[in-house]
Amino acid sequence: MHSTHSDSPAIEPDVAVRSGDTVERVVAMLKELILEGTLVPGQRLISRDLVEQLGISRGSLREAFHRLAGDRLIELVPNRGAIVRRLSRAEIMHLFQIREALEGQAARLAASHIGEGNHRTVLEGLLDEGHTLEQQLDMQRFTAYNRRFHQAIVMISGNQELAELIDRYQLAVFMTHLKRVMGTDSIIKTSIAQHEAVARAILAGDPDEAYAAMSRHLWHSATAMLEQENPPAARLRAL
Amino acid sequence: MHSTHSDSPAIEPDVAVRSGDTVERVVAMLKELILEGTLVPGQRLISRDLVEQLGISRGSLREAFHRLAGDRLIELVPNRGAIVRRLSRAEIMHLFQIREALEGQAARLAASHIGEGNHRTVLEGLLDEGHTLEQQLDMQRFTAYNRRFHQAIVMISGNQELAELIDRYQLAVFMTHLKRVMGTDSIIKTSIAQHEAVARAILAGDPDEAYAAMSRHLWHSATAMLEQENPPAARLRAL
DNA sequence: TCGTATAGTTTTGTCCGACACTTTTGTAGT
DNA sequence: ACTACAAAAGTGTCGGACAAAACTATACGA
Repeated sequence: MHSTHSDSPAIEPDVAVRSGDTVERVVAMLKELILEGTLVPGQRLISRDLVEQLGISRGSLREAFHRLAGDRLIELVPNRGAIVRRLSRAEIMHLFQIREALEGQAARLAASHIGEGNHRTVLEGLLDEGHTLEQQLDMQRFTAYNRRFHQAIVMISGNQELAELIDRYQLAVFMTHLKRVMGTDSIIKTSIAQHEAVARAILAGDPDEAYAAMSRHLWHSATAMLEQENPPAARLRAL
Repeated sequence: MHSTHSDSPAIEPDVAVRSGDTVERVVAMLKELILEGTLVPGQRLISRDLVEQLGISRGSLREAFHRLAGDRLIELVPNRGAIVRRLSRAEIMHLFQIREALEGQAARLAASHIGEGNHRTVLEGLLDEGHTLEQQLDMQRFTAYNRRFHQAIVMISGNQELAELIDRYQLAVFMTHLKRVMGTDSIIKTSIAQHEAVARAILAGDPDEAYAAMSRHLWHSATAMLEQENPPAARLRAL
């Protein structure tokens, strides 16, 4: 979007030094650039360039770097600056195991809290919506729905911190795989069926089954994602 | 406390501006001050003072702040700077639910990997050590052993990222409760018995039981910690 | 020809000072 | 007491300055 390459002074000329959200804006911008793929894994982030392109001071940029490093989107290597994190196959598996634990817990907790507020209604609404989408097979819509489904479960779990954590740790995965994720319609059908299983268990107030169903679902999409990766390939002695 | 206004240059006069680990050192120092209780939850961190006492520049301090904010040890409030995070009772429960999910997953994975390397030997060694400590009832030793036990399990799980994450999220809890944790000897006995249950399940290669045992263990210590908190008390309309 | 020592150029890590703008504190006036 | 206003404190950002580390390119010796 706002990508831009060079020339003009900055993306945000505006008046100057306004209020106090510079660093936050920079963090958001860099996050987007990374998730978008403009900044690729392994790439070095040269402060002089970024300072120029984003129209901010070096200090603010460095602060943003530390925040991103906390989210594990970049690595801060002493005397070599910031590098967009590169994930090995093993690390991606590890992140999925973490996601399994966290979202599984969310599902488990959701099953215990399904009786509160309008939770039941919300979840049932999503179930219906899923059925509708099953007919359409529209990848665009499905992706949006998928996100909402997972968010709803964490919300129902009532654990705000858990929600935050899941968000932060999913980022790193999206980073390397937002590209050519899944393709076929069968994926959509399978996912929706699995969502249904998760939702049913939660609605039935069965924590263990909710966890198990969520676990199966995540495991399925994880393997689907990793399968269509480029083969073993190079990097034999890359330490 | 740490006042010491004016006079001497700083805690770390040293030569000057050496290599590139200033921020990291500051992060470590602040972490310790917070965990130690020198900096208490809710306290505002005035940059001028810290800069003076730690003998660093404001820029470095701000970078450290962002790192600590990422670990959720402090909060960065716009135009009001950094504040040591204060945890509500509910938030502590949430953090324990997260810990349950993460360490439970670690136990589960450990059960699957117990056959590799010298894992079996390591875990059996810790079991024996536990039996020995059961006789002594030395809180000091127990605490150290407890830490090692939990670390061993995460290590055996083979998931490095998980280990890191558990570490980061335990901090916030220790922060508010390193103080007057548990007291009686019975706690030690109970804990060691529960450790044994976890270890047995892992050694038997039973993931589900390993998770369950770990979950019971964490839940037990969580309630033990929260019980001896000050009663309901004030803060009626504190939003 | 190729590996390597050498000098030069980039880039990072830190510090310092400046200034606008917000929040906090303190002082009066009613 | 309660509010209004002015002074003080503290944060957010910027820009410049430098030493040290890392990277590049060039020249030398086997």
